[in-house]
Amino acid sequence: MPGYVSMSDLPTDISHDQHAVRRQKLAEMRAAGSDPFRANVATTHFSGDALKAYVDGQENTVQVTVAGRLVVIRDMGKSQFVKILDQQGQIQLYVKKDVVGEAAYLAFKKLDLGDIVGATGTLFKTKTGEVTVRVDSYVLVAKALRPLPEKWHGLSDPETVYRQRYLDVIVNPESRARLMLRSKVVSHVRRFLEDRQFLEVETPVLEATAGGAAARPFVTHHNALDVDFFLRIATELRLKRMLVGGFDRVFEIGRIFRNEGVSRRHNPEFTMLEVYQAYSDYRGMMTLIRDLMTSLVRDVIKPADGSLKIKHAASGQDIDFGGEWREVKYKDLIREATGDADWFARSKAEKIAKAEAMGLGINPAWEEFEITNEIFSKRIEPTLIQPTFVTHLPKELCPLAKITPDDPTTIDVFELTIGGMEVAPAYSEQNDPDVQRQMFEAQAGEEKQNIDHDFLLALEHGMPPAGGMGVGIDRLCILLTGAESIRDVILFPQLRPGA
RNA sequence: GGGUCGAUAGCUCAAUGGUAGAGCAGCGUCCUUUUAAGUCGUUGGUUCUGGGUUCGAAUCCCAGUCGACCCA
Repeated sequence: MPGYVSMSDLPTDISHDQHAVRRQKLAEMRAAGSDPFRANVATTHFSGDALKAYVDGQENTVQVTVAGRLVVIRDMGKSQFVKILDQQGQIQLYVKKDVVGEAAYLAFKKLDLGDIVGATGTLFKTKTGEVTVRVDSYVLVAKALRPLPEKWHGLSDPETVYRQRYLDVIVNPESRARLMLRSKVVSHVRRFLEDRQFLEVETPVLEATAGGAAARPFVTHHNALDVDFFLRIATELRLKRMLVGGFDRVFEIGRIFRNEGVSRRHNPEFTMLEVYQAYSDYRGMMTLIRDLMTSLVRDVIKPADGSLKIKHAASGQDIDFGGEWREVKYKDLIREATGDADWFARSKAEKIAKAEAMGLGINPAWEEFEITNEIFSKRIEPTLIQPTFVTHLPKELCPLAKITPDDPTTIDVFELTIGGMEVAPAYSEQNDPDVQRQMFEAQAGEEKQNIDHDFLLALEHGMPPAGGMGVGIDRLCILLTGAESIRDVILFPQLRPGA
């Protein structure tokens, strides 16, 4: 019969195919009336809490029910030591034929690495001193049909690490710790700000005008309204509207989208904290960010030596958050880097010649401040390892800040640079609607339609003087965890679809 | 967008243009306090995809896919 394949023609030895072996075990369990996917377990402890519940010297008195994924199996014949992994980490289980009974023991022997089980038993300490659950009963609550990556080397293929992050965090403890730390960082930031009477608000991701930063936005389309919307590139202009509305201290930890390159430092979507505080200014923001950073290091990172220092792998230095935070003017850094006290008086041609002599590629179409800023971002910023407030930036770099009272060419801002990376820019926020309009118009050039007139209308209603700050949460996490790439602190970094 | 490098068993990695291997995992055996447990045996490959060169290609060439790094 054409196309007919008899059962005897099918390969009968599936022992090499782990997926097939596991599927067969599942089929047998279902046939026997015990479907793991219809079972559950009522846990009493996470692994770490169970370990703490052990009372020294009191063997098998404290009962716990724990659950997690089988990550280690040591089969010793009539007993097994296994380890399960849950949110808090690993805990060892000791399964003994005498204790659980013959049938349950035989079934336990059929479990595979990766299976998710619950177990009830009592705590004891093994002869090597590890607190362990002596299992009285257990239940399989999910069958892993696919094998885990190897236990010793873990998972190292970067593509699999990013695409199947769940495997990475199961087998690579450093990844797990790093990504969990991110959650703790965000949680700490929230508590820190709430303690200071800041209100967390949520503003739109879809906007008719993408403002508040210079970046290319993603475009999408609203069908019912039949209009294009942009995904926000900043939360700034929305949050300032709330200052107008009398929400005097607001913040948002929001996803920002910028339709630009993907690199070690850039993901198309990233998380930014923006904070606004009425009746403050950029100097107030200095105190705020410094307190925030030092408390993060002290309470979340908790350096082992009790200091406020973090290793910076790229430079080999320790970044000391407990020391003096340097404050330096942008123009002074430029004068120092170029060795030219009169840099800002030089012609454009002279600036280009010098920048090229410094090994920089200069686009002749650039404005003079862009040439200068290329020197800053390529030759100065990477050298600023210790926490440094760069102040008095040229006004062209940001149209949303107040002009410095005694220098019309600079603005009342700082850019906090740590580990050679820009971590947090902050301004004394521009609240003069007329100056704001002029700055917008100067920046927009011919593209007047990009001006957010609704924001200017809000300013005309009166915005209190305020300090504002943006903090790149991803970069903050890179810094705090010593990660090499933004992809290491984002659960699911953007990759090309496929494979 | 340009350059460099990479893709081999489930995972981590080997393999002068000449029969694709190892460790772990898997499968079978022994073992009731292990710590990468140990022990004896054993299965497993579209060498990323598609072309080309060659008597012969994991290996050389071309194109593509995906990824990493550097540059713009």
